[in-house]
Amino acid sequence: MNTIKVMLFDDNSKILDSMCMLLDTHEGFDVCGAYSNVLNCLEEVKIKNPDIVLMDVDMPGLNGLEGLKLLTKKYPDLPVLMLTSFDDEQKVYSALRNGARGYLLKSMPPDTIVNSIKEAYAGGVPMSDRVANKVLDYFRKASRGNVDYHLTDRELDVLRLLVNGSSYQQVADELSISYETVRTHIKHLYTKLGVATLAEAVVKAVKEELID
Amino acid sequence: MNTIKVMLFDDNSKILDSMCMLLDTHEGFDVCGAYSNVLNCLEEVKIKNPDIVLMDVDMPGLNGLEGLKLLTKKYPDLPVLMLTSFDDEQKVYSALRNGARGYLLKSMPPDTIVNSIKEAYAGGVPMSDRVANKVLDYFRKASRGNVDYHLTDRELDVLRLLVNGSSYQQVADELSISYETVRTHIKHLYTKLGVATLAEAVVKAVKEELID
DNA sequence: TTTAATATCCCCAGAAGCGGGGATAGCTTT
DNA sequence: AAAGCTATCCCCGCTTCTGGGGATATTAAA
Repeated sequence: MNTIKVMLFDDNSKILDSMCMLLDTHEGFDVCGAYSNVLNCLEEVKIKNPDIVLMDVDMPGLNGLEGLKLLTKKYPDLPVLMLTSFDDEQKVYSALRNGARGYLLKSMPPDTIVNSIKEAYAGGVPMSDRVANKVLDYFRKASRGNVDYHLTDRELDVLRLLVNGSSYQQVADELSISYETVRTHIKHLYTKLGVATLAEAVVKAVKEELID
Repeated sequence: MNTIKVMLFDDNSKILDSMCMLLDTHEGFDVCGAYSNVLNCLEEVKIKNPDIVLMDVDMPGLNGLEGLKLLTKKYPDLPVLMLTSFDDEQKVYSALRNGARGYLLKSMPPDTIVNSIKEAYAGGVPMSDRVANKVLDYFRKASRGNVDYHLTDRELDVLRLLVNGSSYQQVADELSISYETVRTHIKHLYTKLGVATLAEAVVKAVKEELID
């Protein structure tokens, strides 16, 4: 099995040391860098080329969230696990939205931490059950309920442009058809969607993901 | 440790048998029911009161997805794990949207299956890395990027009604203010949101979750 | 072959939305 | 006291949207 090159960021030197120790005493890990701030994280990652990064969420100055943003922007495929002292939901969600692969609680037993790192390295998403469920809720809300209104391709073309803010005339120009044809398509859209105004139609299109 | 009462649904009697056997030979599990169809699943759950349900996705007649819908509607807190033969993304997402707690591949090693059931029982969300990442993507997309446009309470009231399809006059009536006041609020909304039409404003409101 | 679905185009008249003004009054912050 | 924000209301004139008609051509299905 390959060794996993881990890079650490944590302003608390105790945590940093104990984490180093933990990983050093386990087979298959190589701590390729341990830093108390993220000021030069981009350079350090470039030079050391870690397989995975562990980053404390709360650090003075340029904090972990900022570091995360820098890293994910430059290295979108690099798995970054966030470290938090307690189960701070808001920061965790914020981290996940910004591309964190998962997160670890500092209070987790050493075994769990080691396994989570391996899991993340293997492509997994380590996180607590509660947060996993919350994320799943988002997924459910965001992707549910697709009724088929039997919209034609052309009607969808028109709808798409309307959602992007085009007026009837602009739609006509962009599709190279006449204003009246656009009107006809829109009349059909209104009937099929069961609405009576442009605003209702575009709201329905966005909410029910009829487009894109 | 408590025993976990498991109920099984699978039209394939081989799978059903081997699953029963697997759980019987492990400490802490009690198979309280094993059925080849979901026709009476509601009654069976009511009587046997399982801690967790394992359900095959593909069953003839009333299939697993239908069974899942029935169960989650009546027992929203009952964890249901779906069983699939292969990693059928569409069905898996559909199952998750309909309230499945997670899912198991029939090809998983016995240990993994056993652990996943325990994980689900403990409140976890067992699923494959790939799907977990996809779900996480949804979460990221659905909850990202909230800019503050400094909309006032009244402007938000107006925006909310517009998104629900109200005309200017209807907004005026519903808020008991004059048509012209509504117009003023909308002018301010347009300026603040940087849009020029109602359609753009409501799309922005929905996409960026400015309301509700 | 008739029917249905789709895409295209046209007219009229009324309803609704939009831009750019101006104005008053209450309340908070400086 | 002055400045700023918020909520309220008004006018003029123009543009755009909407409802309800009708119409033709192509293609696919019954």
